[in-house]
Amino acid sequence: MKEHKSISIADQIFEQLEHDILIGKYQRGEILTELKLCQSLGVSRTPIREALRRLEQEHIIEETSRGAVVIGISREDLFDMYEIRMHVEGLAAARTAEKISDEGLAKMKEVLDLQRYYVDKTDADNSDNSDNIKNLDSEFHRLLYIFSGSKAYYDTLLPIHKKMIKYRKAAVKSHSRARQSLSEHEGIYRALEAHDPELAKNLTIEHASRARDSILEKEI
Amino acid sequence: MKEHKSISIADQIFEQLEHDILIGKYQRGEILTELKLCQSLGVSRTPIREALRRLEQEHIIEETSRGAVVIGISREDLFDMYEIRMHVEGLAAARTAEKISDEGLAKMKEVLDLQRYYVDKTDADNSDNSDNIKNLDSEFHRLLYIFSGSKAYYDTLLPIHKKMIKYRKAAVKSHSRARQSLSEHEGIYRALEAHDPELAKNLTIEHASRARDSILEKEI
DNA sequence: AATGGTATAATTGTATACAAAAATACATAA
DNA sequence: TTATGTATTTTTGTATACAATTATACCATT
Repeated sequence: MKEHKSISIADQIFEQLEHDILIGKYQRGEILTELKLCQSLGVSRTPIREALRRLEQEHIIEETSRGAVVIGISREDLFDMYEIRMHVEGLAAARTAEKISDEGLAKMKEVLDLQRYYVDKTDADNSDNSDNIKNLDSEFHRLLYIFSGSKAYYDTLLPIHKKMIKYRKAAVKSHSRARQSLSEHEGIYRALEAHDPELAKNLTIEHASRARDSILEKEI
Repeated sequence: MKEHKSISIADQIFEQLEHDILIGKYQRGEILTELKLCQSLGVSRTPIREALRRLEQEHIIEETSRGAVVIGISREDLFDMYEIRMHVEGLAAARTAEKISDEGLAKMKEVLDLQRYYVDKTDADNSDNSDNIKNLDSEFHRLLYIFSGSKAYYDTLLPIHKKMIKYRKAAVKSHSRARQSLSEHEGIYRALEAHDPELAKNLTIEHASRARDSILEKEI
């Protein structure tokens, strides 16, 4: 049975605003005032403010005397984040290959199987499963970071990965990239399963590099 | 004349709590309740809560039903953070060497001159300037990140550097390390001044590596 | 002694009231 | 027309009241 910790309004608002900013629903320069958010979201200022403080801490908004200005993630940010990922994620994957437990492997496999399911489904009936695929992609990477057993790697890589969502979403719309991304994930998984740090590292770096190329050639 | 944006109570509380947690005044596992913080700091819950939400976002506290549990930074975290820094900070330094302006160089020089002043002072009269030296060290690195012109590098490196404060403080207590650290900074500065990315990168990596060794051999 | 239940206390979550600061609009004078 | 001063509005900052949840203490029962 799964523990069900009730999620506070403040947390929900945070998640929603973070998501909406990172996918570009609120555009760079747009001003969010507490009052407007209260009205549009139907809650009091307290949870709104707490969410805004967290978003500010993540540097995706910035407080001014006229309200919170949306910063968001630029193409240049994206480029730099990939550069960082290409150097750090490989190290994390190597750690994970050393440390991951059978339970951890099982969880990752489950995610991969689902991802495989949706990719094959798109191949078969040409349906759009890109949102599911993107979420499973996120989950795969989150687990990769978690099972490194290192808070520092997790805290460094997860925010970067999260901030790329808009661009990853666009990349996965191209089904050929979605298919290739999955097969790269499967390769990384096999390296983790074999507890081969060097291989996991190299495949992960390659994966990041290809993801970058596929995203940067898009216009977005 | 310096612009003086009045700092809110919430911000002050955040800075203070963050500092106190990171230097270990509040120890791992300790529970901070809003009411106690209100009483000891003499303010209402609102600014306390906003500070706590930000600390939670940084993963240095964790909310539970009994209050906010202090997480802090362990020796293992420190090790991993150095590993990450050694791979990322060099890239940032190379960027900075490419991009830094004369004004930027002047600011960094000013910090270095002050650091030199305090180090020489300690040499001369054996006074304890370690706190000043540590702060100037922080400022040097902050400027290095800023002048990379990259939000991604700044957002990745600054939190890591900040979280090391307790350990860096201890390292700088050893005056021989303080002196060496300064001379390494001066070397990096010259590479920036010469706009030599490769050299800046290599010296920065070396600097991080030596800082790590000097910290890891301490007991703390 | 261990278990379970109930009342109490402690703690956070949310809404709201009020204060302060800043931005805006507007009228007036040069 | 431009500048300036003032009133108004907008917006955030802080404190507090109240609700809901969770933890604790204590007693009763076995």
